[in-house]
Amino acid sequence: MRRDIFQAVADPTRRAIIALIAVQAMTPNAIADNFDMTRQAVSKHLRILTECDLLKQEQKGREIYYSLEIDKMKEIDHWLEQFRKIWEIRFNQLDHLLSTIKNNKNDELAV
Amino acid sequence: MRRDIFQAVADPTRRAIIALIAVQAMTPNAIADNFDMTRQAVSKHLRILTECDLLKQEQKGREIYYSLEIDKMKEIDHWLEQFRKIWEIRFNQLDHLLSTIKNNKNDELAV
DNA sequence: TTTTAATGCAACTAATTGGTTGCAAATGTA
DNA sequence: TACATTTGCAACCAATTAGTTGCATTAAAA
Repeated sequence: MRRDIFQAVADPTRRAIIALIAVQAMTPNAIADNFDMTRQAVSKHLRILTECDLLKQEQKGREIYYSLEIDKMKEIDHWLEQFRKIWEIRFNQLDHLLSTIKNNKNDELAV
Repeated sequence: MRRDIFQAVADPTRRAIIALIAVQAMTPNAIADNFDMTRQAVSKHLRILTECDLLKQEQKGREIYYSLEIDKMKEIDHWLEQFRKIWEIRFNQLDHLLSTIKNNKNDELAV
């Protein structure tokens, strides 16, 4: 089964879980309280997130606290890096275009 | 059917298409040449990417050029923003911890 | 010790996904 | 006009996904 961070983050419930956990570690029951589905369904999402190292577990008696492995999120950020470069190039091109228009307002725009 | 940018980006073939298109606009046939699957399968991916506004089309005779809507990629970047704040907090905490250790090397660490 | 609570795991199911083949439409070319 | 090329769309299919119910295990509490 495919199990990478992009597939993990594709599901809206899992994104909500990530956002929830980011604030503080929580138990499966506490997490499930926030969703309109069974505890087992939420637990499956937790398993998927754990399997791709986005979540880590900490056993406390019979409770398990799940918390976010924030560093793993940086993988998405890293993937975006290549596009960030393109943003900048396009922005600079636009910037250059705008200043060209400004500097030549009297002749170029009059054409 | 669910069709958001996260689901679009979850598929590795679609991520490859995005990276390919980011450099220059291409036709479906040219894109399909880069993959070990039928043209129609690639076209389906193009449709999904187009439906969530990641790609735009430009008809040139009987050819269609697909190019990347780079701005749409910023939606992922925007979602990451909330976690970037957490990175910084954690980094600053670590930074503070390290300087505490450094400044109190002689007493605190001796305990 | 018995009972209750928290959790994970397995089996099942309906919907979705990602691929296929086949075909029709539209444009360019001989 | 006749033919080849580029493309999109529909029907089909196998695998995966996201949910369900039921049950076993373990730890805390009565």
